[in-house]
Amino acid sequence: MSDEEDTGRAADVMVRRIALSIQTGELKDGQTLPAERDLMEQFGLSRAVVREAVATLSNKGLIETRPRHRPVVRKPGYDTAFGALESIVTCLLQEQGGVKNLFDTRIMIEAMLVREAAKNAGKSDIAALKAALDANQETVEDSDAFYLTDTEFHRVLYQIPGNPTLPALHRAYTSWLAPHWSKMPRLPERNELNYQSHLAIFEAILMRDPDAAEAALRAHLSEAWLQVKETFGDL
Amino acid sequence: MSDEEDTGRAADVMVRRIALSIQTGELKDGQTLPAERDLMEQFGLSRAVVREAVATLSNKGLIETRPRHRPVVRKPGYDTAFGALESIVTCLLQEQGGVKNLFDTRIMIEAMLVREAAKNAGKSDIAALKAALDANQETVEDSDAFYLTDTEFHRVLYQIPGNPTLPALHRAYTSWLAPHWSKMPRLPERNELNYQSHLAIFEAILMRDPDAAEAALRAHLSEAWLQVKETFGDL
DNA sequence: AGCTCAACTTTGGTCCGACCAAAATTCACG
DNA sequence: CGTGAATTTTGGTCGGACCAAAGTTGAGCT
Repeated sequence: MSDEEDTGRAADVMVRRIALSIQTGELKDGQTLPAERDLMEQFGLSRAVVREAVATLSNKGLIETRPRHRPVVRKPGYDTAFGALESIVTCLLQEQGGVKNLFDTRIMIEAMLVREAAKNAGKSDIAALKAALDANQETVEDSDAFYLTDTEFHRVLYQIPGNPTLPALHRAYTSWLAPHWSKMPRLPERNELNYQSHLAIFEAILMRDPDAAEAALRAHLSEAWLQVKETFGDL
Repeated sequence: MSDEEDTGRAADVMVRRIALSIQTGELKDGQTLPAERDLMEQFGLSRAVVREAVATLSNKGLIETRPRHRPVVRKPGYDTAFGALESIVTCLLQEQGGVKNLFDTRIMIEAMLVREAAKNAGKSDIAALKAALDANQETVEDSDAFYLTDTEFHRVLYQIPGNPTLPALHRAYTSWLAPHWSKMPRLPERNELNYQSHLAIFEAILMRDPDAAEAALRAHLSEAWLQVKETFGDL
C-alpha cells in the first residue's frame, strides 16, 4: 500500500511520478530526462503514452522540450506560472467585462503597492523610482520610448516589496493587456499627463503619504481605463 | 498568406487552430468536439498527433475529456485558470521562502480587500459579513467547523468587490495553503482569538475606517503566519 | 404498444512497428 | 591531428491493431 495513486490513465500516473520527482528535488533543475525510448522501458509503457506524458509535463511547465533534444527538467519560476495561463486568460479577456475585471485587479494591486511604497520604501527604492521617473520624463516626446519607461515605472512599484511573485505579476499584466494597450493612440500630450500622474504618485510616496499615493494611483489608472473604453467601444 | 502560423509541430498547429476557434466563440461552451478519428480526417493527421493536441487542450483547460466520451468545449472560468497552476505552484511552494512569498501576497490582497470593504461595502455586504462572523462565533468550540466558517468569513471579503477573479483567487489560496494550514494544531482558544480578530476587522469596516481595518487584518494574518512558522520550522 | 435485455457500434486508451529528418557522435581518411 | 563523411541517436509522424466501457439498436417478451 505504498503507492496509492496508481489510478487513472497510464500517462497521468507517469506524469504524477515524474512531477513528484521534480517537486521533491529528486530531479534537479537543468537535469535531462531519459530519452523517450528509455522512458518507455523504465515505465513499461508504449511510446505513445510516454510522449503524452512528456507533452503534459511540458505544458505544465515542469520540463522543456526541444526537437531532437532530451527533455530538460526546469524547476519553474513565477513567470512560468503566469505563462501557463496565457491561452486561458485570452479566453477570459474575450468575454463580457473580462478586460475590466482584470484591470480592476491591477488597480487594486497597484493601489496596495503604492501604499506599501509610501510606508516602507527604502532609499534604494526611492532612487530606483526617481530614476524611472526621470527616464519617463525624458521620453515624453517619443511615444514608443515613453511606453517602455511608463512600464518600467510601474515595474519598480512591483519590485519594491521584494516579493518575486509581484514582478512576475507585472510582466503578466503588461503581456495580457498589451493587445489593448498597444492599440491606443499615443500622443506627447497624453504622455505628459501620464508623466504628471507618475510624478504625483512619486511625490506622495516621498511624502510618506499612503492615502495620497493611492489616490494619485487610482486617478492615474482610472484615467487610463477611460482611455481604453474610449478606444474600444466594448468592455 | 492567410495563415501565418503553420509553423512548429503539427500538434501545436492543431492546438492553435482549435484554441482560436474556442476563443472566437466559433466553438461554444458545452459543444462537443468531433471524435478523434474524425479529427484526424479533418486535419489530415495521424491519431497520435490528434491525441496529443486533445491532451494539450485539456491541459490548458479549454476542453474537458472523459474516457469514452467526446471532448467537450469548456469556456474556462477563473477557477480553471488557477487550477492550471496547481502543479507549478506546488513546485514553487517547495522552495525556500515559497510559502512566505505566497502568503505575503495574500496579506497584501486581503489588506486591500478590507480597505475596499470599509470604504465601499453595501448593506448586503455588511449583512453577509455579519452572518459569516456570527457563524464563526458559534463554531469556536468545534475546530473543524470553525475552519470552515473561518474560510467563509474571508471568502465574503473576496466577494464584496464584485470581481469574479477574487473569489477564484480565494479558492486558490485556501487550496494551495491548505496542506500547511490543515496540519496546524486547532484549539478552541486559538479559535476564540481568531474570532476576535475577525470581529475587530468587521467593526473597523462597520466604522468605515480603512486604516483600522487594514491594521486588524494585518495583525490577524501576521499572527496566523507566526503560527505556521511555529508549526513548520522551515519557511 | 411498452418494456427489457442482449447484441452491436462507437470511442477513447493502449500498444506495436515503422519511417523520416535533424542533430550528435563516431571514425576513417588525408 | 584535423576534417568531413558515415553512423547512431532522438524526437516527430504515421498506420494499423486490440481492448474495455459506454452508448445505440433492435429483437423478443409481456
